[in-house]
Amino acid sequence: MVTASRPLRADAARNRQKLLAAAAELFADRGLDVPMEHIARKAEVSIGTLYKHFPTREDLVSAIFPERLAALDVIGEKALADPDPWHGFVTYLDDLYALHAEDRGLNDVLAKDLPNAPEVVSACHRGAGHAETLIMRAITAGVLRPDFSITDMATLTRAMAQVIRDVPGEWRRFLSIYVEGLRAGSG
Amino acid sequence: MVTASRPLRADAARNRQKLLAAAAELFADRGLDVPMEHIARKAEVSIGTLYKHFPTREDLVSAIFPERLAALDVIGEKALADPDPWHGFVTYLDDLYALHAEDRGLNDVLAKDLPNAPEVVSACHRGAGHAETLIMRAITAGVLRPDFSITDMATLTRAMAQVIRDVPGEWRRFLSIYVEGLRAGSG
DNA sequence: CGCTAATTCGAGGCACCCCTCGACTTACTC
DNA sequence: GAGTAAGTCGAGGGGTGCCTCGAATTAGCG
Repeated sequence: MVTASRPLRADAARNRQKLLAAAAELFADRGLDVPMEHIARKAEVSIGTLYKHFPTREDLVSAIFPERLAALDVIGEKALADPDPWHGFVTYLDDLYALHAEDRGLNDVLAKDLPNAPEVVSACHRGAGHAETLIMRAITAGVLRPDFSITDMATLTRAMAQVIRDVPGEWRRFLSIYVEGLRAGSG
Repeated sequence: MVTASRPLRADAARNRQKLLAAAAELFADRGLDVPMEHIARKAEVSIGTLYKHFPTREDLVSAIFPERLAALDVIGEKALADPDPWHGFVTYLDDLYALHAEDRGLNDVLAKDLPNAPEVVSACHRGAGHAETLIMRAITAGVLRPDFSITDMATLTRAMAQVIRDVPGEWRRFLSIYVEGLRAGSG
Protein backbone atom coordinates (compact mmCIF):
# COMPACT_ATOMS: atom_id res chain seq x y z
CA MET A 1 0.00 0.00 0.00
CA VAL A 2 2.87 2.43 -0.50
CA THR A 3 1.03 4.90 -2.66
CA ALA A 4 3.54 6.08 -5.20
CA SER A 5 2.44 9.66 -4.64
CA ARG A 6 4.24 12.22 -6.74
CA PRO A 7 7.30 13.59 -5.01
CA LEU A 8 6.95 16.53 -2.69
CA ARG A 9 7.37 19.97 -4.11
CA ALA A 10 10.79 21.43 -3.33
CA ASP A 11 9.60 23.87 -0.67
CA ALA A 12 7.48 21.19 0.94
CA ALA A 13 10.38 18.78 1.15
CA ARG A 14 12.53 21.47 2.72
CA ASN A 15 9.91 22.27 5.32
CA ARG A 16 9.40 18.64 6.11
CA GLN A 17 13.09 18.33 6.88
CA LYS A 18 13.11 21.45 9.00
CA LEU A 19 10.16 20.12 10.95
CA LEU A 20 11.80 16.78 11.55
CA ALA A 21 14.99 18.43 12.71
CA ALA A 22 13.16 20.76 15.04
CA ALA A 23 11.00 18.03 16.48
CA ALA A 24 13.95 15.70 16.93
CA GLU A 25 15.84 18.29 18.91
CA LEU A 26 12.90 19.36 21.04
CA PHE A 27 11.78 15.81 21.72
CA ALA A 28 15.29 14.93 22.78
CA ASP A 29 15.64 17.61 25.34
CA ARG A 30 12.15 18.53 26.44
CA GLY A 31 10.36 15.24 25.98
CA LEU A 32 7.54 14.15 23.73
CA ASP A 33 5.03 16.64 24.95
CA VAL A 34 6.51 19.88 23.76
CA PRO A 35 3.76 22.10 22.38
CA MET A 36 3.26 21.68 18.64
CA GLU A 37 3.59 25.43 18.31
CA HIS A 38 7.13 25.30 19.63
CA ILE A 39 8.10 22.75 17.05
CA ALA A 40 6.62 24.85 14.28
CA ARG A 41 8.33 27.99 15.52
CA LYS A 42 11.70 26.27 15.84
CA ALA A 43 11.30 24.98 12.28
CA GLU A 44 10.39 28.50 11.13
CA VAL A 45 7.17 27.24 9.68
CA SER A 46 3.57 27.96 10.52
CA ILE A 47 1.48 25.74 12.70
CA GLY A 48 -0.76 24.96 9.74
CA THR A 49 2.18 23.64 7.78
CA LEU A 50 3.23 21.44 10.63
CA TYR A 51 -0.20 19.84 10.68
CA LYS A 52 -0.19 19.48 6.92
CA HIS A 53 2.92 17.34 7.10
CA PHE A 54 2.23 15.58 10.37
CA PRO A 55 -1.45 15.58 11.27
CA THR A 56 -0.64 13.97 14.57
CA ARG A 57 2.08 14.08 17.17
CA GLU A 58 2.28 10.34 16.66
CA ASP A 59 3.17 10.86 13.02
CA LEU A 60 6.10 12.94 14.09
CA VAL A 61 7.16 10.37 16.64
CA SER A 62 7.02 7.52 14.18
CA ALA A 63 8.98 9.50 11.64
CA ILE A 64 11.73 10.18 14.14
CA PHE A 65 12.12 7.31 16.54
CA PRO A 66 12.47 4.11 14.57
CA GLU A 67 15.95 5.14 13.61
CA ARG A 68 16.88 5.91 17.16
CA LEU A 69 15.38 2.74 18.45
CA ALA A 70 17.86 0.85 16.32
CA ALA A 71 20.30 1.62 19.08
CA LEU A 72 18.28 -0.71 21.26
CA ASP A 73 19.09 -3.62 19.01
CA VAL A 74 22.72 -2.72 19.04
CA ILE A 75 23.06 -2.71 22.79
CA GLY A 76 20.88 -5.80 23.09
CA GLU A 77 23.09 -7.76 20.78
CA LYS A 78 26.21 -6.43 22.37
CA ALA A 79 25.00 -7.60 25.75
CA LEU A 80 24.02 -11.02 24.46
CA ALA A 81 27.43 -11.41 22.89
CA ASP A 82 28.95 -11.09 26.33
CA PRO A 83 29.76 -14.58 27.55
CA ASP A 84 29.23 -13.64 31.18
CA PRO A 85 25.48 -13.58 31.92
CA TRP A 86 25.79 -11.19 34.82
CA HIS A 87 28.14 -8.80 33.11
CA GLY A 88 26.00 -8.87 29.98
CA PHE A 89 22.89 -8.04 31.94
CA VAL A 90 24.53 -5.20 33.81
CA THR A 91 26.04 -3.80 30.64
CA TYR A 92 22.66 -3.82 29.01
CA LEU A 93 21.07 -1.80 31.77
CA ASP A 94 23.94 0.62 31.75
CA ASP A 95 23.80 1.17 28.00
CA LEU A 96 20.04 1.37 28.01
CA TYR A 97 19.87 4.13 30.57
CA ALA A 98 22.74 5.93 28.94
CA LEU A 99 20.52 6.21 25.89
CA HIS A 100 17.73 7.52 28.05
CA ALA A 101 19.99 10.05 29.62
CA GLU A 102 20.89 11.41 26.21
CA ASP A 103 17.36 11.61 24.91
CA ARG A 104 14.42 12.44 27.02
CA GLY A 105 12.09 11.64 24.16
CA LEU A 106 13.34 8.09 23.98
CA ASN A 107 12.63 7.94 27.59
CA ASP A 108 9.03 9.02 27.05
CA VAL A 109 8.61 6.60 24.17
CA LEU A 110 9.70 3.66 26.29
CA ALA A 111 8.31 4.74 29.61
CA LYS A 112 4.87 6.03 28.83
CA ASP A 113 2.85 3.85 26.57
CA LEU A 114 2.18 6.47 23.96
CA PRO A 115 3.71 4.82 20.96
CA ASN A 116 1.11 3.30 18.69
CA ALA A 117 3.17 3.52 15.57
CA PRO A 118 3.84 -0.01 14.34
CA GLU A 119 7.53 0.58 13.74
CA VAL A 120 7.96 1.94 17.22
CA VAL A 121 5.99 -0.88 18.76
CA SER A 122 8.00 -3.54 16.97
CA ALA A 123 11.28 -1.94 17.97
CA CYS A 124 10.09 -2.01 21.56
CA HIS A 125 9.15 -5.64 21.23
CA ARG A 126 12.54 -6.51 19.86
CA GLY A 127 14.10 -4.60 22.74
CA ALA A 128 11.90 -6.43 25.21
CA GLY A 129 12.93 -9.71 23.59
CA HIS A 130 16.59 -9.01 24.17
CA ALA A 131 15.92 -7.93 27.71
CA GLU A 132 13.89 -11.04 28.38
CA THR A 133 16.65 -13.29 27.06
CA LEU A 134 19.26 -11.51 29.13
CA ILE A 135 17.12 -11.84 32.23
CA MET A 136 16.44 -15.53 31.66
CA ARG A 137 20.06 -16.27 30.96
CA ALA A 138 21.17 -14.53 34.13
CA ILE A 139 18.53 -16.23 36.24
CA THR A 140 19.37 -19.66 34.85
CA ALA A 141 23.03 -19.01 35.54
CA GLY A 142 22.01 -18.36 39.13
CA VAL A 143 23.39 -14.83 39.23
CA LEU A 144 20.16 -12.83 39.10
CA ARG A 145 17.30 -12.89 41.58
CA PRO A 146 14.85 -15.39 40.20
CA ASP A 147 11.87 -13.13 40.87
CA PHE A 148 13.07 -10.44 38.50
CA SER A 149 10.93 -10.18 35.40
CA ILE A 150 10.59 -8.15 32.26
CA THR A 151 7.71 -6.18 33.74
CA ASP A 152 9.95 -5.27 36.64
CA MET A 153 12.32 -3.89 34.06
CA ALA A 154 9.59 -1.66 32.73
CA THR A 155 8.98 -0.36 36.22
CA LEU A 156 12.68 0.07 36.79
CA THR A 157 12.85 2.01 33.57
CA ARG A 158 10.20 4.45 34.67
CA ALA A 159 11.90 4.85 38.02
CA MET A 160 15.26 5.41 36.37
CA ALA A 161 13.68 7.95 34.04
CA GLN A 162 12.71 9.85 37.14
CA VAL A 163 16.21 9.63 38.56
CA ILE A 164 17.75 10.76 35.29
CA ARG A 165 15.53 13.81 35.16
CA ASP A 166 16.17 14.51 38.83
CA VAL A 167 19.95 14.13 39.12
CA PRO A 168 21.30 13.61 35.62
CA GLY A 169 24.86 13.19 36.80
CA GLU A 170 24.08 10.56 39.38
CA TRP A 171 21.94 7.95 37.69
CA ARG A 172 24.79 5.51 37.30
CA ARG A 173 25.33 5.37 41.03
CA PHE A 174 21.68 4.72 41.65
CA LEU A 175 21.58 2.05 39.03
CA SER A 176 24.60 0.30 40.45
CA ILE A 177 23.09 0.24 43.91
CA TYR A 178 19.93 -1.25 42.53
CA VAL A 179 21.84 -3.75 40.48
CA GLU A 180 23.70 -4.89 43.57
CA GLY A 181 20.36 -5.61 45.15
CA LEU A 182 19.40 -7.67 42.14
CA ARG A 183 22.26 -10.12 42.51
CA ALA A 184 21.08 -13.58 43.37
CA GLY A 185 21.60 -14.27 47.04
CA SER A 186 21.58 -10.61 48.06
CA GLY A 187 18.49 -11.10 50.18
CA MET B 1 0.73 38.23 65.00
CA VAL B 2 -2.33 36.02 65.39
CA THR B 3 -4.94 38.60 64.48
CA ALA B 4 -7.81 37.88 66.78
CA SER B 5 -10.27 38.34 63.95
CA ARG B 6 -13.90 37.81 64.87
CA PRO B 7 -14.99 34.23 64.49
CA LEU B 8 -16.23 33.08 61.11
CA ARG B 9 -19.88 33.28 60.40
CA ALA B 10 -21.58 29.91 60.76
CA ASP B 11 -22.03 29.28 57.04
CA ALA B 12 -18.46 30.33 56.36
CA ALA B 13 -17.11 27.98 58.98
CA ARG B 14 -19.14 25.16 57.52
CA ASN B 15 -17.89 25.84 54.02
CA ARG B 16 -14.34 26.05 55.22
CA GLN B 17 -14.67 22.61 56.70
CA LYS B 18 -16.24 21.22 53.57
CA LEU B 19 -13.43 22.67 51.51
CA LEU B 20 -10.78 21.20 53.74
CA ALA B 21 -12.40 17.80 53.64
CA ALA B 22 -12.76 17.87 49.87
CA ALA B 23 -9.22 19.05 49.32
CA ALA B 24 -7.82 16.52 51.74
CA GLU B 25 -9.49 13.68 49.92
CA LEU B 26 -8.61 14.86 46.44
CA PHE B 27 -5.04 15.67 47.37
CA ALA B 28 -4.68 12.22 48.85
CA ASP B 29 -5.76 10.33 45.84
CA ARG B 30 -5.12 12.57 42.88
CA GLY B 31 -2.12 14.52 44.07
CA LEU B 32 -1.58 18.18 44.81
CA ASP B 33 -2.43 19.45 41.39
CA VAL B 34 -6.10 18.66 41.16
CA PRO B 35 -7.93 21.55 39.55
CA MET B 36 -9.26 24.03 42.05
CA GLU B 37 -12.65 23.68 40.41
CA HIS B 38 -12.78 20.03 41.36
CA ILE B 39 -12.14 20.83 44.95
CA ALA B 40 -14.86 23.45 44.94
CA ARG B 41 -17.33 21.13 43.25
CA LYS B 42 -16.61 18.29 45.64
CA ALA B 43 -17.14 20.67 48.53
CA GLU B 44 -20.40 21.84 46.94
CA VAL B 45 -19.23 25.39 47.03
CA SER B 46 -18.50 27.88 44.29
CA ILE B 47 -15.05 28.53 42.99
CA GLY B 48 -15.24 32.07 44.29
CA THR B 49 -15.86 30.81 47.79
CA LEU B 50 -12.89 28.52 47.59
CA TYR B 51 -10.67 31.45 46.71
CA LYS B 52 -12.20 33.54 49.46
CA HIS B 53 -11.11 31.00 52.03
CA PHE B 54 -7.87 29.89 50.43
CA PRO B 55 -6.50 32.44 47.99
CA THR B 56 -3.75 30.05 47.04
CA ARG B 57 -3.29 26.34 46.58
CA GLU B 58 -0.47 26.72 49.05
CA ASP B 59 -2.90 27.95 51.68
CA LEU B 60 -4.87 24.79 51.27
CA VAL B 61 -1.75 22.68 51.48
CA SER B 62 -0.53 24.33 54.62
CA ALA B 63 -3.92 23.99 56.23
CA ILE B 64 -3.99 20.27 55.52
CA PHE B 65 -0.53 18.81 55.66
CA PRO B 66 1.11 19.84 58.90
CA GLU B 67 -1.12 17.40 60.73
CA ARG B 68 -0.29 14.59 58.37
CA LEU B 69 3.37 15.34 58.49
CA ALA B 70 3.27 14.59 62.17
CA ALA B 71 3.36 10.96 61.08
CA LEU B 72 6.87 11.61 59.88
CA ASP B 73 7.99 12.38 63.39
CA VAL B 74 6.34 9.26 64.67
CA ILE B 75 8.07 6.93 62.27
CA GLY B 76 11.34 8.77 62.67
CA GLU B 77 11.29 8.32 66.41
CA LYS B 78 10.15 4.76 66.16
CA ALA B 79 13.08 4.00 63.86
CA LEU B 80 15.54 5.75 66.16
CA ALA B 81 14.24 3.77 69.09
CA ASP B 82 15.26 0.60 67.32
CA PRO B 83 18.58 -0.52 68.79
CA ASP B 84 19.70 -2.12 65.54
CA PRO B 85 20.97 0.60 63.18
CA TRP B 86 20.29 -1.38 60.05
CA HIS B 87 16.86 -2.57 61.06
CA GLY B 88 15.96 0.92 62.18
CA PHE B 89 17.01 2.39 58.88
CA VAL B 90 15.12 -0.18 56.84
CA THR B 91 12.03 0.20 58.98
CA TYR B 92 12.12 3.91 58.45
CA LEU B 93 12.17 3.61 54.69
CA ASP B 94 9.40 1.07 54.79
CA ASP B 95 7.17 3.19 56.97
CA LEU B 96 7.96 6.31 55.01
CA TYR B 97 6.94 4.88 51.69
CA ALA B 98 3.91 3.24 53.22
CA LEU B 99 2.76 6.74 54.07
CA HIS B 100 3.43 7.81 50.51
CA ALA B 101 1.50 4.89 49.17
CA GLU B 102 -1.51 5.92 51.20
CA ASP B 103 -1.41 9.55 50.24
CA ARG B 104 -0.33 10.78 46.91
CA GLY B 105 -0.47 14.34 48.14
CA LEU B 106 2.09 13.64 50.83
CA ASN B 107 4.16 12.23 48.09
CA ASP B 108 3.92 15.46 46.11
CA VAL B 109 4.65 17.57 49.16
CA LEU B 110 7.87 15.70 49.87
CA ALA B 111 8.94 14.95 46.34
CA LYS B 112 8.35 18.15 44.48
CA ASP B 113 9.57 21.23 46.20
CA LEU B 114 6.28 23.03 46.23
CA PRO B 115 5.87 23.53 49.91
CA ASN B 116 6.69 27.05 50.97
CA ALA B 117 4.47 27.04 53.97
CA PRO B 118 6.63 27.40 57.06
CA GLU B 119 4.91 24.60 58.97
CA VAL B 120 5.36 22.24 56.08
CA VAL B 121 8.96 23.23 55.60
CA SER B 122 9.79 22.72 59.26
CA ALA B 123 8.10 19.33 59.34
CA CYS B 124 10.21 18.36 56.36
CA HIS B 125 13.31 19.56 58.12
CA ARG B 126 12.49 17.53 61.19
CA GLY B 127 11.92 14.54 58.96
CA ALA B 128 15.20 15.12 57.20
CA GLY B 129 16.89 15.38 60.60
CA HIS B 130 15.64 11.97 61.62
CA ALA B 131 16.64 10.51 58.30
CA GLU B 132 20.08 12.05 58.56
CA THR B 133 20.60 10.61 62.02
CA LEU B 134 19.46 7.18 60.92
CA ILE B 135 21.79 7.28 57.95
CA MET B 136 24.76 8.40 60.01
CA ARG B 137 24.13 5.82 62.65
CA ALA B 138 23.94 3.05 60.09
CA ILE B 139 27.06 4.20 58.30
CA THR B 140 29.02 4.48 61.52
CA ALA B 141 27.89 1.00 62.47
CA GLY B 142 29.35 -0.14 59.18
CA VAL B 143 26.09 -1.57 57.87
CA LEU B 144 25.17 1.06 55.28
CA ARG B 145 27.16 2.09 52.23
CA PRO B 146 29.23 5.05 53.31
CA ASP B 147 28.40 7.04 50.19
CA PHE B 148 24.70 7.14 50.91
CA SER B 149 23.52 10.61 51.86
CA ILE B 150 20.39 12.49 52.70
CA THR B 151 20.19 13.95 49.22
CA ASP B 152 20.27 10.44 47.85
CA MET B 153 17.27 9.78 49.99
CA ALA B 154 15.45 12.65 48.36
CA THR B 155 16.20 11.16 44.98
CA LEU B 156 15.18 7.73 46.16
CA THR B 157 11.95 9.23 47.39
CA ARG B 158 11.14 10.68 44.00
CA ALA B 159 11.98 7.39 42.33
CA MET B 160 9.86 5.46 44.78
CA ALA B 161 7.02 7.88 44.22
CA GLN B 162 7.17 6.90 40.59
CA VAL B 163 7.15 3.21 41.45
CA ILE B 164 4.24 3.63 43.82
CA ARG B 165 2.20 5.37 41.15
CA ASP B 166 3.21 2.80 38.58
CA VAL B 167 2.71 -0.49 40.42
CA PRO B 168 1.10 0.33 43.75
CA GLY B 169 1.14 -3.26 44.90
CA GLU B 170 4.77 -3.84 44.22
CA TRP B 171 6.68 -0.99 45.77
CA ARG B 172 7.80 -2.99 48.75
CA ARG B 173 9.58 -5.48 46.53
CA PHE B 174 11.36 -2.72 44.68
CA LEU B 175 12.35 -1.03 47.87
CA SER B 176 13.74 -4.21 49.34
CA ILE B 177 15.86 -4.84 46.27
CA TYR B 178 17.24 -1.35 46.50
CA VAL B 179 17.83 -1.67 50.19
CA GLU B 180 19.82 -4.84 49.63
CA GLY B 181 22.03 -2.87 47.30
CA LEU B 182 22.54 -0.29 50.02
CA ARG B 183 24.02 -2.73 52.49
CA ALA B 184 27.63 -2.00 53.23
CA GLY B 185 29.86 -4.40 51.39
CA SER B 186 27.34 -5.16 48.64
CA GLY B 187 29.59 -3.69 45.99
C1' DC C 1 -38.15 42.23 62.24
C1' DG C 2 -34.81 44.99 59.69
C1' DC C 3 -30.11 46.31 58.67
C1' DT C 4 -25.54 45.67 57.49
C1' DA C 5 -21.41 43.55 56.90
C1' DA C 6 -19.82 39.14 55.79
C1' DT C 7 -20.22 35.63 52.59
C1' DT C 8 -21.47 33.42 48.37
C1' DC C 9 -21.92 32.97 43.56
C1' DG C 10 -20.54 32.30 38.77
C1' DA C 11 -19.79 34.75 34.54
C1' DG C 12 -15.91 36.17 32.31
C1' DG C 13 -10.99 37.70 31.40
C1' DC C 14 -6.45 35.63 30.86
C1' DA C 15 -3.22 32.08 29.45
C1' DC C 16 -2.06 27.84 27.43
C1' DC C 17 -2.58 24.24 24.11
C1' DC C 18 -5.15 21.75 20.56
C1' DC C 19 -6.43 21.60 15.72
C1' DT C 20 -9.10 23.40 11.26
C1' DC C 21 -10.08 25.89 7.29
C1' DG C 22 -10.32 29.19 3.69
C1' DA C 23 -7.67 32.81 1.56
C1' DC C 24 -3.24 33.62 -0.22
C1' DT C 25 1.24 32.30 -2.37
C1' DT C 26 4.41 29.54 -5.00
C1' DA C 27 6.68 25.76 -7.52
C1' DC C 28 6.29 23.24 -11.38
C1' DT C 29 4.22 22.06 -16.19
C1' DC C 30 3.33 23.06 -20.88
C1' DG D 1 4.80 33.43 -19.00
C1' DA D 2 0.19 31.53 -17.73
C1' DG D 3 -2.43 28.19 -15.39
C1' DT D 4 -3.09 25.24 -11.67
C1' DA D 5 -2.41 22.05 -8.19
C1' DA D 6 0.31 21.92 -4.13
C1' DG D 7 1.71 24.19 -0.33
C1' DT D 8 1.68 27.88 3.27
C1' DC D 9 -0.21 30.87 6.50
C1' DG D 10 -2.35 32.35 10.79
C1' DA D 11 -6.71 33.84 12.66
C1' DG D 12 -9.91 31.69 15.23
C1' DG D 13 -12.91 28.06 17.46
C1' DG D 14 -12.76 24.55 21.15
C1' DG D 15 -11.06 22.86 25.50
C1' DT D 16 -8.93 23.36 30.22
C1' DG D 17 -7.37 25.67 34.14
C1' DC D 18 -6.34 29.93 36.85
C1' DC D 19 -8.17 33.67 39.25
C1' DT D 20 -11.15 38.24 39.97
C1' DC D 21 -14.87 41.10 40.86
C1' DG D 22 -19.43 43.04 41.29
C1' DA D 23 -24.11 41.71 42.10
C1' DA D 24 -27.02 38.83 44.97
C1' DT D 25 -27.71 36.54 49.23
C1' DT D 26 -27.74 35.67 54.17
C1' DA D 27 -26.31 35.28 59.15
C1' DG D 28 -26.56 37.46 63.18
C1' DC D 29 -26.90 41.84 65.83
C1' DG D 30 -29.84 45.17 67.95
